Amino acid sequence: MDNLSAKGISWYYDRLNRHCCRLTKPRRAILDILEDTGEHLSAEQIHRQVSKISTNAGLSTVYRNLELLVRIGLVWKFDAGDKKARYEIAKRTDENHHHHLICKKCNTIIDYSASVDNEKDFIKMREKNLSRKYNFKIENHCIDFFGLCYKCRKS
Amino acid sequence: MDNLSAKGISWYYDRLNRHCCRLTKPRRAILDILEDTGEHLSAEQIHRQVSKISTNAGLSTVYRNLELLVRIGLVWKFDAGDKKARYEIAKRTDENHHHHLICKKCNTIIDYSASVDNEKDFIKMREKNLSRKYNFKIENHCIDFFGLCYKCRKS
DNA sequence: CTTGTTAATGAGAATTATTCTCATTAAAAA
DNA sequence: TTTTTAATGAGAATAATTCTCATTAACAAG
Ligand SMILES: [Mn+2]
Ligand SMILES: [Mn+2]
Ligand SMILES: [Zn+2]
Ligand SMILES: [Zn+2]
Repeated sequence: MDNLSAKGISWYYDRLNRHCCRLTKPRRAILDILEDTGEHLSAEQIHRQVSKISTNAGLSTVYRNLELLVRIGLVWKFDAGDKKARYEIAKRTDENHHHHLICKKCNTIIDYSASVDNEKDFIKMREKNLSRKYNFKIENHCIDFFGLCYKCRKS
Repeated sequence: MDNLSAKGISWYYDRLNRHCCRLTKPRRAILDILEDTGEHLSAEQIHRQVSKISTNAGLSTVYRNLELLVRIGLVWKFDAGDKKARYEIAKRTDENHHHHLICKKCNTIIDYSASVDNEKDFIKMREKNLSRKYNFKIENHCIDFFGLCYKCRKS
């Protein structure tokens, strides 16, 4: 098993390659971390993790790469209400496409699948209609529900 | 026409009062500005405007009040991708409830009504189901579509 | 209308997430 | 292996937001 076939790295590699970007050590570390954890990490959390598995990468490098990875579609960036950006791996298929329930109190983020209740279909239809009505090219969307998770409801 | 009945100030006043907050000059100026403009303003834009109509209010006061007004539900805060928060007036009725199309290039924000395509009903149903499934108390949501406005599609 | 209480203000310092700079390093094409 | 140049990392710079604290003004009570 060569280096590149592990962990779907070749997939990353192809995508990076297509954008004329090199598969560098910190870049790969970031992708590995986001792939492994299912979490929604901040840049700083990612930086801390990277420093463990790779020789220490600069925080600026982490930011620079996250920006790149978001741009080429390997990573998804979003905002959970507190003021630091969160990042999570973007999966190949849109099987994994999902939205979020975000607890205002403890900042827990729950992924929920958009395949239930025909949410996916509804959104697609909505995008088509909005697109036409406003002559607006929709590229992606952000659907979050804010409130209190079950733990925080009590306290 | 007394001072308080103008511009629905009494509505603000009641809400503030219920939360034991005073209707101060800068507080009122912020509400007036957000009411008048239909726009989605940043704290700094609001601060600039306030300084025109009221005697100059401190930027910190603007931030402090925006936070309060969001908390008690008179103002709606959201994030348009660039990294400064945007604020808009929250209307009484949920007639005015709406979502956004946000241009990634020029940051134009288009309000669209959620009453078309039964979006409102769909969301309500979705909230109910998610709420039950995850034992999560949903308080509000944020639905944004990102892409390119018609002006930016060309260039 | 005064007065007293205390929430609110405003100037600026402090904090914090993110971006920028630039000399150095290392992917990967040749 | 050599060469080219994208990428790195340390730290400085920036920018949005929050904090501090002495001063002011909203408004309830008299
Ligand atoms: Mn997620
Ligand atoms: Mn709006
Ligand atoms: Zn919670
Ligand atoms: Zn645009």
